[in-house]
Amino acid sequence: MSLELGPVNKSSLSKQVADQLQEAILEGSLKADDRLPTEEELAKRFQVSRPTIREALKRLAAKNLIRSRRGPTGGTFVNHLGTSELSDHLTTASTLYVSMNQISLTEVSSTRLEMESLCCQLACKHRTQADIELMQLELQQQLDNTISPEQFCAADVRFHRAIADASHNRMLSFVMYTLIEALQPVANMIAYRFREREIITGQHKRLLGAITRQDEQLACAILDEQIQYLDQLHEEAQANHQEKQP
Amino acid sequence: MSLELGPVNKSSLSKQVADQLQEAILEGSLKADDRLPTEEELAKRFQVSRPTIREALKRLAAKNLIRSRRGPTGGTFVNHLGTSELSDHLTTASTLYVSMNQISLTEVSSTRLEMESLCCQLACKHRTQADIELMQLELQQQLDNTISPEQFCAADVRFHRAIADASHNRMLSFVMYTLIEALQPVANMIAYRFREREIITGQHKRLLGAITRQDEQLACAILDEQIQYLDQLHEEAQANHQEKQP
DNA sequence: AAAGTTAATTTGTCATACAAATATAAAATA
DNA sequence: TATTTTATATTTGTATGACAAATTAACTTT
Repeated sequence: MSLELGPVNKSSLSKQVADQLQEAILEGSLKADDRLPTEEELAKRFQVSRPTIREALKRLAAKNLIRSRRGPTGGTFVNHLGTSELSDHLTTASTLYVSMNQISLTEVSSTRLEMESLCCQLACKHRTQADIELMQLELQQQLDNTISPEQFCAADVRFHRAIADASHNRMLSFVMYTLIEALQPVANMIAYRFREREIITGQHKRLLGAITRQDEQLACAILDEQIQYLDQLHEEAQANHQEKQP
Repeated sequence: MSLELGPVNKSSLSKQVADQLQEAILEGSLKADDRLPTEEELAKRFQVSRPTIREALKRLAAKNLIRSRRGPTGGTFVNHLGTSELSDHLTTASTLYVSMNQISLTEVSSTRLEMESLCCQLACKHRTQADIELMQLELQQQLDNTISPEQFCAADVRFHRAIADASHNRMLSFVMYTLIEALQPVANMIAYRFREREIITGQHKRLLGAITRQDEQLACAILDEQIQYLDQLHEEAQANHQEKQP
């Protein structure tokens, strides 16, 4: 008698279940907002125990692919992933990467300059009235001197995201979101000082003006100015830091 | 008597545990290859049950932050994240994003053209002998007509990754890895046809030559040519597909 | 008819037990 | 003695069963 023996499943059951479910989502048989069977049902179908199912679901939850709610109308649902929904996921990765690999500021900064310039160019071409209004909204918040450093920082992130989105190239937006997150530590530094805030918001003001008037060259020039300014600030901060710890 | 009551923890226990552990990794108190306490120990420390700890660990495992092994010297260890490890993690995100949002090829393709051009320019400036040898190695594999489509595809990915790495800008490499993965479906298409293989490898040959001779303009031109060619192939394929499903 | 109450459903958590893998130490054998 | 085998302890992986918490739907009472 010959048994039909497939290749031995070396990975854990919970991983296999997670992979199958993810495949179903990716392939399209599970669409956004679809409700998965209950955990008990899944356990029966996959022929594993409920804790195993739960571990699998937690894997997907960590990737923001699903959400769960308790109760009769509750259950587990497939998330629709937009750019911002994915950013949580990206934040971890990019922040970790930058911090663990000790990437020099030069590397991050030059990459950002090139890519954000590209965004600006496209934004000048394709920006809509809605894009401009969103950027104005974020700028307005940055002009308010009473907000906390954290709030300033968040508004700064949203402003740069808005520029990326104004390019109307979702792939570019996606990649830019990663970069913006990676630069958060630098952005944090500025938010605490009043004078730096003024300079940055001033640059943002001019940048928004240039994009509104569709002046690509000016927009890129202002961006270049801002990034050079940030580099300079960062170098000074590092110099100070080294003085204190010789 | 005044109790020190923090804000009510609304999120689930497993999520809280996962967040705390992730924070420890990100902040640096848990370094790469460090061994975490055993699950039982963690359960005692966090005052939760072992299944809850396990769900938390699975969340981190899904993010590739940790790995586990059984046995006496086993346990759970912190992963060291390099470019490729993290890009695995991002691949899921970008692939899903592309497929779920039905991003047009134009968007992906134009982003890639701009970014890989940037890579090429930097690669021309900074490429070392080792970079060139690595690219040659991958090219050699592509020239072998006996390899399977999957192998061809993988070699193609590695070739483009090598270009990104030759820029010697790790941030740029990191972002490019994501993009290259997102374009895998298109690359797959080509690998199955012999004639297309020849054209692509021909382009790669010339591209490598240009980078070796540090001819930035030529390198960018060849890249542009390749991406236009891929766009064209993709459009044809889509046209065929629509004929069959009117 | 409106409000409160109860019941049912589903995820979240816990406790416990056993299986599987794996390294170490002990024991048997050549 | 050297080597192989066997036992053993440790740690993750999986299973079972139970109860808690949240939330909706149906029901009852005023």
